[in-house]
Formats: sequence, C-alpha cells, structure tokens
Amino acid sequence: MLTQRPRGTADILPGESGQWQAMEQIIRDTCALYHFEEVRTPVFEHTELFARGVGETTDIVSKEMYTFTDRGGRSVTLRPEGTAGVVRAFVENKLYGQPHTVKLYYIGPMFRYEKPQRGRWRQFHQYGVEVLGPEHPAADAEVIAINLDLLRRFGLRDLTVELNSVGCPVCRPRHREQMLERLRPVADRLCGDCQQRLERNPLRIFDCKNDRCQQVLAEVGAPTILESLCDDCRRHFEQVRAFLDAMDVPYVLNDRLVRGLDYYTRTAWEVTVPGFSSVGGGGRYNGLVAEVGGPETPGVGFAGSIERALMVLREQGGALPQAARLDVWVAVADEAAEVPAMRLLQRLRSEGLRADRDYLGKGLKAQLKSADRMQAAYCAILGADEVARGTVTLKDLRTGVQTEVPAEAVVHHVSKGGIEDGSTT
RNA sequence: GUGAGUAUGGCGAAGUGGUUAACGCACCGGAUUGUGGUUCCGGCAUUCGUGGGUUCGAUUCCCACUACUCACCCCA
Repeated sequence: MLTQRPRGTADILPGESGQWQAMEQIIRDTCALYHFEEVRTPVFEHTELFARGVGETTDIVSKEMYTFTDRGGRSVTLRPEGTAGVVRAFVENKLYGQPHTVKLYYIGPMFRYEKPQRGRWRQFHQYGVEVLGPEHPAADAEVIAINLDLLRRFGLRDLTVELNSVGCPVCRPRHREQMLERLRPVADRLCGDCQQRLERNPLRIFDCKNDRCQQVLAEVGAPTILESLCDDCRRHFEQVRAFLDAMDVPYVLNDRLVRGLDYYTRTAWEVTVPGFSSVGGGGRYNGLVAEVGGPETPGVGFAGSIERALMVLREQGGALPQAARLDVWVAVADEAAEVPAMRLLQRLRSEGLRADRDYLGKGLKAQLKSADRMQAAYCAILGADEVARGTVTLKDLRTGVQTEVPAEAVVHHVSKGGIEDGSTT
C-alpha cells in the first residue's frame, strides 16, 4: 500500500504532463478571447455549501462526497464540482456589487467517491466557465459556444452538442405532475430503476435504455419537458437557438437530456462523442446564487474534464503539440573538462537555451547516445583539448556536421540554428 | 452500491503440477585510439499480486484478501 496511489487517482508523469500543460494553455488563451478571467477557489468547502447548492437528492451529494470533520469539528468536503464554490466566492466577495456581468473560468481538481472506470476518477480535473448576472439568452449561447470551441481547439472530432431546456420553477413542477399522473398507475410496468426515478426525477425515465419503459412512456403519452415549457422558457429557448445558429454553433435537440445537478434551469446541454460518454456540459442556474444566500442572480456555465478530453483525443489518434526538446547536450570527454562544462552549461541556460548533461560518469560514446535519446539538437563536446584551446566541439545531431568553435560562440551558433563552417572533423 | 474479468522482470506478453520461467521492447556493456541514430555480440525474474490450503512437489489446482480493468447506476 505504501507505494500504491489511492484508488481512482493518477500520477501525471513527464510526457503526459506536457499534454496537460498544452491543454491548460489552450483553455487560458481561449477564455481570454471570450473575456473570461480566472478564479481560484478552495479545494474544500463547508459541506453545507454542496448540500444546498448541488442538491441533497443528487447522487453526488447523497453518496459521492469526500466529507470529513476537521480538527475544529467542522464538516468540510472536497469539492465534487466547480460551480458551487465559484458562486460562493461571488457572493462572499460581493462581486455582484459591480454593474458588469461577471465572467469567470477555473481549472482544478474535483473529487467524487465513485467506483473508478474508463474516464471516471475519484480525483479528476475540470475546467469550466460561469457567467453571473445576465438572464439574456445570448449568455447561454456564448457559454455553449466556448464549450464546443475549446473541445475543437483541443483537437477532438465528431463532437455533438445535445441541447435541451429543463424549464423553470413555473413549468417544471407542472410537467412533473403530468408525468406522475400518467405513470403512477402503470408504475409496476416500469423497471426497478425507473420506479425509483418516478419519485425522485421522473424526467430521467425518458433516458432509460429499457425498451419496455420507453413503450410505457409512449402508451401513456407522457409529455416531454420541451412540450411543457412555459411561455417565458419557450421564448428563451428559441432565442438561445437563434443565437447558436447565428454563431454557427451546431447542435441537436434532445428533449430527454437531463443533467445530474439540481440547480439547472432552462437551458441544459451536453457535448458528446460517439463511443464515449459526455466530454462536457452545462446549463443555466437561475436560482443557485439565491439558494446560497446571495441576491437573486441568474447564471449559466459549463464544465468539462481534462482527463476525458485527453482520453478522447488519444483514442481519436490526436495529440497536442509536444513541448520543445533540448537544445544542447553537453558531453564531458574527460576530467579536465568538468568545471568548464558546468560553466558552459549554465551560460547556455542564462542565454535561454535548454541544456543538460550526463551525471552518471558515462563514456563519451554513451553520452552521445544520451544526447540522441534526449532528442537534443546539438551536442557540445568538451575535453582537455578544447579546454586548452578555449573551444568547444559543437556537433549538429540532425546533420552530423560538427566543428570546433570558441566557447563563447556556442550560444551564437545554436541560437542561429546551424553551423556554417561545416568542416567535419 | 450491483455484476463480470484479470493479476508473470521497467513495459508488452508466452508458459507448465516436477531439476535451468519463452520471446519482443526498453535499459546496460562491447565491436582497438574522445563521438549518437543502423547492424552484430553479450547482460538483464533463485521468481510468477499477498496470505493460507491441497500435494511428495505449485507460478500453474482451491479459498480468502488486495489491487487493477470493464459494464450497470450516475456522471466529467
């Protein structure tokens, strides 16, 4: 156990970490284009925040939280999602005091006590944005747009935005009643899961894979949520769609789409890839800020996971541009060159070149081999002869051309990307 | 939470109830003098997840445990 990571966690090792950095950079750059600013909130919060914000009845709160009592006797929880903490920060710091729309983005670890499987971890990393303030459907469209835009910039293909509206406190309860009315009498014909869903979240029955349940739904003529929207929600949804069309953001309607968190109102969407589960999604949450104790403030946001994006990217055969390789490998040919080699090494770095050397006492041949393995562009060979002459033998590992140059000229040659004096020695 | 599968060297992967556990990759060393990427030669698991049991004898059979993987639920 001592040398084993906790279940559902991962070590992101060199090589992989380059992909993470590249992806995070895309997120930061893209968010800047849409004028989102970063917010960093604690990795843990008071348990009550998630219980109230995310919803007591959700799977996340009822059985997936990493909750513990700290030494002061307070119940705290490792955040299972990002929105609640951001909203809490918005309220606590009174960001609503500013007349502007508040547009925030975040990247960070989230925690859920689940059984790990493909694309599912106990510690995973989400990136997401929140727009706080506007009720305007253009805000919904913008968040959907950046959600899809980011995934495309990562290099993912075959993306589909599935769009729905889950209504508001006016029309959702009404719809729920209609469903209960029709389904309760035939509840015994539903599968076990759906009988539970009937009481907890009847909307989900539409999502059941069981054919019989779907048949029952059709027989009793259960209305979809889209058919039951109130006028305000209907108008809002139509406008969101109009904006998406104007922005060339493709989507498909999915009137069976439900999201796992209680706080969603009106617009809800998910981005999917064939053969995978959701790679991200979001929605509007008009009641959340007030629920958490702030002034009535509409909001809309989305979240996606780095793990899943990388997984899909890899399986689709894509990859993010790899980090730049080493510029110079310094090979130490003999004892007399040790000190000058360190001098050279540090000088190269101070000039902005990525440089390294062997520390295992390997022979020159092995050092060249290492240089090759490290994919260094150049190898600077330094031995007693060079030290005596104040020079360095510089070899271009791509062409094999090498030449002896003054020690001070190494930076110049490497920076310029070539050796002019091509006399092979 | 429910169900299924798998656990052999750094990685991938054969294998058998019985004296020395294939192979590939990676790694290390060598093929005369201070030089890489190719080639050739050599090296690299007293040990087969952990603990029990069956047996004259188990890595191979049985049980338990642990871990991992996958599906369901749900989600990112």
